[in-house]
Amino acid sequence: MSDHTTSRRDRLRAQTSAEIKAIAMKLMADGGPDAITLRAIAREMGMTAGAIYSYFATRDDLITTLIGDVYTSAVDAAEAARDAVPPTDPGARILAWALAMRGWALANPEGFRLIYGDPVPGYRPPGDGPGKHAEVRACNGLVGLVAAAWPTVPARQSTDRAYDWADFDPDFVAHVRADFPDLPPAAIAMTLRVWGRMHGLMALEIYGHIRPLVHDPSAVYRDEMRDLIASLGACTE
Amino acid sequence: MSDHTTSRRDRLRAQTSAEIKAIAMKLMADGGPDAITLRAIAREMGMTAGAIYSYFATRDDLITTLIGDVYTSAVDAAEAARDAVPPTDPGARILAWALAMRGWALANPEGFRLIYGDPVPGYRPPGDGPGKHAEVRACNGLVGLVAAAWPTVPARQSTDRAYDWADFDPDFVAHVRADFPDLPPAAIAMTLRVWGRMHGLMALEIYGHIRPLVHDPSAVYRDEMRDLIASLGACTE
DNA sequence: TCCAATTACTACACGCCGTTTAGAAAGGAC
DNA sequence: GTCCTTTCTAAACGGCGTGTAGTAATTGGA
Repeated sequence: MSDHTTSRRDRLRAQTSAEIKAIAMKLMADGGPDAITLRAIAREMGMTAGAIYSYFATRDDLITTLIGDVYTSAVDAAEAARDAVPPTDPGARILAWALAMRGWALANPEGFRLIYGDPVPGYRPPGDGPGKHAEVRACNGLVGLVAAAWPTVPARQSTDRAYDWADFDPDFVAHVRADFPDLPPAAIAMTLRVWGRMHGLMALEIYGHIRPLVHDPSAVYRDEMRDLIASLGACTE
Repeated sequence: MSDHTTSRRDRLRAQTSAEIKAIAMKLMADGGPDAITLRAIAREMGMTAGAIYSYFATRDDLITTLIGDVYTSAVDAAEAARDAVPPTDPGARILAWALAMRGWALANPEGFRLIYGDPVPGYRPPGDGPGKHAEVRACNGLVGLVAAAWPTVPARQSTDRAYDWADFDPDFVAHVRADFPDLPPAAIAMTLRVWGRMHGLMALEIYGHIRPLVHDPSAVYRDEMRDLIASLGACTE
């Protein structure tokens, strides 16, 4: 009956841990990231708050794990949308990624806040961890999108900074150059700009700054993304 | 000695109110928005927490007031930078606004979080209030920047949505049409896009997503803004 | 000038929170 | 069967926003 590699205790432990995270997600969906309290989770599970410390050393550890899960689900959605479009149309792949991200954010606004905002009172993200891993995946995805469009990107402005590999994080650079050996440093800067451009309207919308002004933010976002794609020379007809 | 219009009590009240806000700002600068607690403010003032309820009905009221002050100071900085550039160079005025905003955000990251993030646990911004007023000022400033550049903006893509005045908030539209009677609705959509574009990299940077990747985010931001200006046809040499 | 009303404040209580500690109970290893 | 580890409870600590009762001071009007 029992598995050779995982003891009964390990299975119970994994199950309880998953239940803690699931309840935390539900609390967040209902009342925002602030509603994630150890006491509320324990209440929902019929336990005491102290019991959770058997699974997560501190509340911030739990939040960090949640950020990793949530970020991963967002990047999964973006990658799936991108991969549903043939690589022969880089512009359409960029658009698919962007719209998937926005769709995910609108469907999971509290998750978006968890990733890109102040997650929870007093929380400060650790240098590494599962959230970092998902962020690297997101960055790599964007680099791939930019790399696919790079041959058509117009020569940069004379006023642009002349980027060098040393301008970027060594680990990040190593990843990128392994996947795209011919990509110049300027493409990395462009990737960051693309990221910012996708993020800006999304963040303003999720935090309620845009919706009071325009009835259909999705149209504005779509136009912005089309302009972005056009500026990369990867026109989609 | 005493003023005819303000009683001694009123003056003391205004002074205490200002002190509460000043201490709240200091606490925020030191420990982030989460450090703004009524008890900490009262401690700093040698009072009890309950006393603050004579000045602000609730903690969220205080936060709302702070958001108004902070947002106003940010917009003041942006407008001053813009006005230091002659109106004959719309592109340079846009760049000045954008760089002033980013400079302010870097100098007051907690203030930026207060305005554009989850300010404080459980806080939800009210529909109107002083924060709204500053946001309207910021929007109007951006509309003015876009309006000045509008004659040079290339015709929109055929894929763009055809915007109508009914797509936007009536009050917002009334303001805009009073100031810029000849501006078409598409310019409002463009203004929102400009806002998003200025906001994106800034938000990613303030929340720590960019800095681990690139050593000089300001160069990336500057390039992005230059590209934005170029896309508006308001090239700055 | 004195009185009544308003205001500013303290003291205390309530229920929430994260976290720690001590101890009980149960599971697995030998 | 014994020992050790893990999981949980119960209780406590300090901190939080908020409400209430009561006190002292200030104010404006008779």
